[in-house]
Amino acid sequence: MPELPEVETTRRGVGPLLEGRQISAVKVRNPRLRQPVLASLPQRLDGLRLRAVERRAKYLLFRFDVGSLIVHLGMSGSLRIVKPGTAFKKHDHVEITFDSTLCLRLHDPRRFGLMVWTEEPLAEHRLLRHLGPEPWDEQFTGAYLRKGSHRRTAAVKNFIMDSSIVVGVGNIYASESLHRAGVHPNRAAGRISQRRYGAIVVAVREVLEEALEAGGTTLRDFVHSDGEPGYFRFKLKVYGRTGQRCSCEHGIIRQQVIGQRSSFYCPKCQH
DNA sequence: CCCGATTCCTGTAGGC
DNA sequence: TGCCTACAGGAATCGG
Repeated sequence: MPELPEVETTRRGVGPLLEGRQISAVKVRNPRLRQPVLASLPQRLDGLRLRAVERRAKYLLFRFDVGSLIVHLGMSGSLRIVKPGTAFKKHDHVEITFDSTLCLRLHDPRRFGLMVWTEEPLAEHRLLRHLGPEPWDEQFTGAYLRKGSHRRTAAVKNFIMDSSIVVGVGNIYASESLHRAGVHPNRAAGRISQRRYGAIVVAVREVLEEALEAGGTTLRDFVHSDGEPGYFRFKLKVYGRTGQRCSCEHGIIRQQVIGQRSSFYCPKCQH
């Protein structure tokens, strides 16, 4: 389940290998993703030179001189780089070959991902224009969250997972961040002090940074590794640990559905 | 505007 | 062993 650290790890893995290279072939094996892959994508991309691989929220942005390819990995997507002629695996949906020597493959069993071509300025694209700040943006502060949560009655966990508020906080890291900040996930967003929102900001950044660091450990093997992605080395403190003792030593971790998603918290150290 | 519910999809796990 | 069901979740969309 790619969350922001996984997407950023992917960007750092594929970017240096592909930037500056020219597309020599594109094959769409299955266009049925969250949005259909443009039928004319092969013609559209042919001969283009990749200038940069960037990231905005959980979107990867492959930038060319004339436009950009927006890629989202959904919840089961991954990108891999293989040599031409490597056997396709089930659910390898799109292959983009660079310089006839490296193939970028989009693999996505559940097909919640997407691959969209645009020539619009990216900031104005409908997929990107409503997104809130990145977690490391200086705009993302306790004061900002306090202001944005004014009169909001929804659970704080849903609030921080709202991508128009802040991007990159998925279900797993939302539980982890709130645990670290000592805030109960079901507390109404509008009933949390600025000071406590400040703690949430710090916690979100720390959790994402640590997960990113863990992902980075397998970066050098990115191309050939078939093992577990590095971010699984990130130690989850509450997610998936129902019934286990919290690291605070006082509480037993509980699971509760909030906003149709499983949420995990310690009743002793989160309020 | 706000918020909850629903939808897309398939691999995996658990019950029988 | 095999069948069935529940569950996982990002984000768009819809309805109240």
